Amino acid sequence: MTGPCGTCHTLPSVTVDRFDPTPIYLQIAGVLRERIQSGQYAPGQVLPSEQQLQQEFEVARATARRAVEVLRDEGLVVTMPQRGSYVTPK
Amino acid sequence: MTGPCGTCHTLPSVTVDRFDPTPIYLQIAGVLRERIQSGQYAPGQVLPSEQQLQQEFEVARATARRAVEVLRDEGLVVTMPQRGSYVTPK
DNA sequence: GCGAATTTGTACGTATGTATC
DNA sequence: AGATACATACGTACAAATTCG
Repeated sequence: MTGPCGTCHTLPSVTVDRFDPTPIYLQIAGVLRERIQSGQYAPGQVLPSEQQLQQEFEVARATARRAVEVLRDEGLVVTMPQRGSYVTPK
Repeated sequence: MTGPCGTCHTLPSVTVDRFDPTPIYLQIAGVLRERIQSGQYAPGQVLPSEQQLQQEFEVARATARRAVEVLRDEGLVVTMPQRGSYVTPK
């Protein structure tokens, strides 16, 4: 697993602040929401898998999963079992 | 912890069928939903705590919690942190 | 007012099942 | 057949707020 630069391997993610009282799953949901709204994750595109999110943000899978659940409840993504979560088309 | 009859102590719950492919949390949600609709749990009344549900149905707390989440999503109960989940008043 | 118990919220880890690729 | 990916379910631990003696 490489970092955002595609090269670094051991640096922890800077997108999650464990000293921030905001729940980690909400922090992650916020990051993903921004990526969707910025078009980095385009409509119809598949999101990173739970395992990939787990590795990128260095959290438990349940936490990554919880973040995606937030977006699902917001209608931003649609999850298809055994397929992945897709950005809801506009 | 006593069973439904208020006396028995060791008999396992018969309300959850672990051979039923239906997810356990949905089975429990179904039981609780019936109790609400039948008036056994009256509007405004507090539901059994997650720990009590855990013991009654002999499941993990996360599973009991998941069942209550279903009812919350349905609007049947309202959960107040550190207080409990209450049957939504009509 | 204080401390203990209770209760929900969050987060971690592990295991298994099932469908998809 | 194997790897991938989500769903379910178990367990543990700690935090924060409320309740109660």
